[in-house]
Amino acid sequence: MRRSPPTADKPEAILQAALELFVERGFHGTVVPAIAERAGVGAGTLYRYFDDKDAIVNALYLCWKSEVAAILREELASALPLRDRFDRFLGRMYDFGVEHPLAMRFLETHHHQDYLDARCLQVGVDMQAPILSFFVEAIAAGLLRDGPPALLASIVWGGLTGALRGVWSGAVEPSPEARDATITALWAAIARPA
Amino acid sequence: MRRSPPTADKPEAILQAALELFVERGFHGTVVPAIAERAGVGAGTLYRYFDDKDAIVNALYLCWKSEVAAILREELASALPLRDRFDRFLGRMYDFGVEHPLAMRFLETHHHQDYLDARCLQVGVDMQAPILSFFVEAIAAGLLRDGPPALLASIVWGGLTGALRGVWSGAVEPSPEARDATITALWAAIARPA
Amino acid sequence: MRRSPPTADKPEAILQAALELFVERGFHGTVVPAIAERAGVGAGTLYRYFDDKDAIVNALYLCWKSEVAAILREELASALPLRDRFDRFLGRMYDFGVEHPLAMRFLETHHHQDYLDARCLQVGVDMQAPILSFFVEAIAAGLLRDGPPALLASIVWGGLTGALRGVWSGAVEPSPEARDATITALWAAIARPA
Amino acid sequence: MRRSPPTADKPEAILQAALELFVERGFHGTVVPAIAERAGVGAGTLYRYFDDKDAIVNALYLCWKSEVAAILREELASALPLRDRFDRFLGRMYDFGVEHPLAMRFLETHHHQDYLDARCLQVGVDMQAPILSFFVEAIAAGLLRDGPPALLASIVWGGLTGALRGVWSGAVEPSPEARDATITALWAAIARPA
DNA sequence: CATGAATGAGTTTTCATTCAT
DNA sequence: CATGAATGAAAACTCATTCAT
Repeated sequence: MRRSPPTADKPEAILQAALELFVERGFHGTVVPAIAERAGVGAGTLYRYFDDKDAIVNALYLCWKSEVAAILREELASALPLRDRFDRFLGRMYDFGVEHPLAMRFLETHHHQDYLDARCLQVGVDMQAPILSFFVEAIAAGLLRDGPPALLASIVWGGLTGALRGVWSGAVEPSPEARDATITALWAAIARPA
Repeated sequence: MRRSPPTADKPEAILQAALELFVERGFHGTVVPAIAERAGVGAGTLYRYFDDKDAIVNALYLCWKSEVAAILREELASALPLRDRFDRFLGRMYDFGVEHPLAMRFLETHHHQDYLDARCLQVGVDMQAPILSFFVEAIAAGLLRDGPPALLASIVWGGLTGALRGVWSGAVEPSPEARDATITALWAAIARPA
Repeated sequence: MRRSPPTADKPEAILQAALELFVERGFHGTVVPAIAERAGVGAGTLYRYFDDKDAIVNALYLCWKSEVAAILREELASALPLRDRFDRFLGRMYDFGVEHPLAMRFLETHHHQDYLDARCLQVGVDMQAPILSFFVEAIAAGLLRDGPPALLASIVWGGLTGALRGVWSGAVEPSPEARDATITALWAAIARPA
Repeated sequence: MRRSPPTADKPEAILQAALELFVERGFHGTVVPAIAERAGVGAGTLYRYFDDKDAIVNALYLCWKSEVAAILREELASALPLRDRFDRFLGRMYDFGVEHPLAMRFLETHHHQDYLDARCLQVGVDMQAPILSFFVEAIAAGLLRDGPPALLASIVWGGLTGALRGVWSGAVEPSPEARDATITALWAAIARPA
């Protein structure tokens, strides 16, 4: 029987392995021993750190969704001018997506699933408010086109994840130019024409 | 043993039930008897029309992806002026997404999965070329902002699906105004500023 | 829906198809629709003539086992001299095996199976007595080697089916010479040396 | 969940249980959980050692057929005089049949079945050559009756399995006398009369 | 504390049998 | 009468989870 070394922080290794596999094959398509193997631990070891398979996906979701929520809170609800908040928020989300492609793809594909517990779902719900607020405020300020704030928000968020999917698939090079182009394009999408 | 009446076209009922469940719970999260039950047929009946569970998901994917590919071919590669092609294409995709929310969500979430056969994957690959062509042509015509065509394409497609997600979630009302606003916004996102 | 013609005597066609398939793939390895298809009838039609799958195998067993029992009765328990009875019995069994290879292979491989009913089993049991009687009588007459009659009977029966297996497999040509050679060999096997 | 003790060598226990059941009820008549139960293991455990049900029957066939092939090679193709080779070969096969009745009955009833893979079938085919060679050689030496070698071989092999069936059924006592009588009878069956 | 062989509940798939046509 | 599509009980097989080592 092996002693611990190969992977020092086992729960971390398990979460990372699970993240990769959940993105590759989905939650139900991932078998627990595969997570263990990729994490370099025994199958039984998973159950020392997590109650069950659901606990792993919930831990992942909570962890990364909170990360995104933090960016949202810090940038979209800051005290800066609206346009700056938009740019900074999109920029940070873009960076996050480039740096943590697995995490972001995981979050994108694991919404509203029945294995997510109430707490996870709440984090997702809580994120809606600041986004809407931003758009309502920007519309009130006359900065944006006419249209329901939820639609503008959806287009921006969709456009951002679209751009990132381009990067993840290798079709788009994640250069600073691409970053700027993405932000510019998405602002143009919603900004009231001069 | 009951006889046929309850559902006239069984393969159709099976595909529809599977579509709903695959969107709700994913492929691996959907158990075969659940498909049968929702289709109003016996579990064994599925296997009279489809070789196995994989065959169902492949049939669905092929059917709906071809539908989208047709729209693409008809609108994005037509002989109209570029801007009209863009508007018509986005309009029809928007309508398709509003009319067939399950189909589109299914296509969005079932890319690149290992249960899709080569034929399905090929249809997906074949769709890339006309999209890219359109953007390359439009850039050459000086209509669009600078930036890699793949990025612009990704932003537009992402923005469209984002808008539709807003509709599907109930956050956005699918009015003609929302349709126009989406198209306008996405053109603005990529158009070279005057 | 077809009218009857293709196969006039349906129960007969069903039994023949079942015989072939049971020999090829065994009872449990044969699926009922395959019997129906080979018999050229609908699957439901089987159940007009036979209660269930078991009834088919029992009908076959009873029919052919009785045939063999008749040969036994007629030849082995006749009034002829012992040696003639042996020759005639083996000769007729050999002929039967050459003429009805499927039937005989079926009987060989479907002994003692739990799907055979008591009546079938009884026919098999009833066949033992005359065989044993013959050998007991022949031993008493000093015609045979020393040895338990059951052993001599087993060797003869085994040798006969062995010879027939040679014929069935194509390794042995079923000529009159082969027939005589088989009988001669099997008599030599058990006959007291001069 | 119980732990290991009850059965030490699980694959061995599984093969033994499968052997018994395949002889009793045939391959298709044996359900997997029955094998597991008789082996004293869980149903899932079977699949840790064998890919599927087919793999079990193939493993059994290969194992025991090789055993018989070895006897054949060692005795029938040895350097001893022909008559001694015959006696020794039949003797060893008789002993094998008495010691391993299940194995031999299994081999007898599982020829040419479609669940046997090419490797198994090959072992069976490879056994024919040395048998035929022996008979061809013995005929050339003038030791045997006239007749096709394949017929003589079939009669001997059939007679042997017949004798063993007598033993297995309990009708014949497996004494040394029975062994000698079997060998003597089968030699007499094929030997050219003085 | 870590393991992975063992398990049985749960999944996919098959098939004997029925019954509306 | 004959049919074969439909069925659900039962088969083969998988996998989340446990626990002796």
